[in-house]
Amino acid sequence: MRPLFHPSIEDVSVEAILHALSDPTRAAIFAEVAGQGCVQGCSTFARVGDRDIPKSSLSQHFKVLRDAGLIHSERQGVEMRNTTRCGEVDARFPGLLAAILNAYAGNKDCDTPKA
Amino acid sequence: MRPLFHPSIEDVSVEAILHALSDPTRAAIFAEVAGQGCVQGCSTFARVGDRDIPKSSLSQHFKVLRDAGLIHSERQGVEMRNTTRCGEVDARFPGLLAAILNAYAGNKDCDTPKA
DNA sequence: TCCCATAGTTCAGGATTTCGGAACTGTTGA
DNA sequence: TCAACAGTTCCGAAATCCTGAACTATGGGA
Repeated sequence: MRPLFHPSIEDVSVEAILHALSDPTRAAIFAEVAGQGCVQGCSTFARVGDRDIPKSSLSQHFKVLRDAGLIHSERQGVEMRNTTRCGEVDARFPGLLAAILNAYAGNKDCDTPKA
Repeated sequence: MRPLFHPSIEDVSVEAILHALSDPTRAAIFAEVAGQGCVQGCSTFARVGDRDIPKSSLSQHFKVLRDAGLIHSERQGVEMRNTTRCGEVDARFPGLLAAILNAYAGNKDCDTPKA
């Protein structure tokens, strides 16, 4: 198991972010992480929306979000702690995440530390 | 050649928009249409950025943008007139397009009629 | 009216990406 | 040391993307 990769914020691209969030499942996961501020693990998401997602797919979805620079994952004992990188991303692309989350949900907001 | 399909604004989804704009080529095309207010035809875009795009691909890209509800295409004699649907989309998903175009370009703006 | 040139669409195939079950790694607790 | 659980990786099947070739639509001569 190779160590989890997190891109530096300068390497984060708009297209990767849009691609990551263009999948409703991933958008739901991200919205959940953004809403909670922090979400534990893949098994939390065995069911997203009305579908059961196998954990291999879930793992891939988390990887896409991670590679896009949207979340940070770190091992917390036996499970994974996921936090958003909204602060960094918002500094680089102001208003982008808020607009997307808002468009998806109508009212969910990104927990930008400075907002 | 079946008539061009344009979804009604209520059927436009966030994921389709994000997917359409998650491709840099399509984003460039859309930014161009949004910037000009109106763009003529596929051959205008034989070259996007640093790549030559075959016109079949271009046609597909325009179709994706059209199906996502981002542009309106209508035949103008022998060629195609493309206009953005920024106004409608912005009314439905406030700030979304502006944030995305801004993130891509840093300064390009969407020509929302009411803005 | 017929033919050609141009703009764009559709089709078909190969290349690429995504999905998900099975096997694996890593950690905790007994 | 072993069992249980969280999550990752592998790999084959399914879906999607790319693009050259063939096709359709329109306009302008002759």
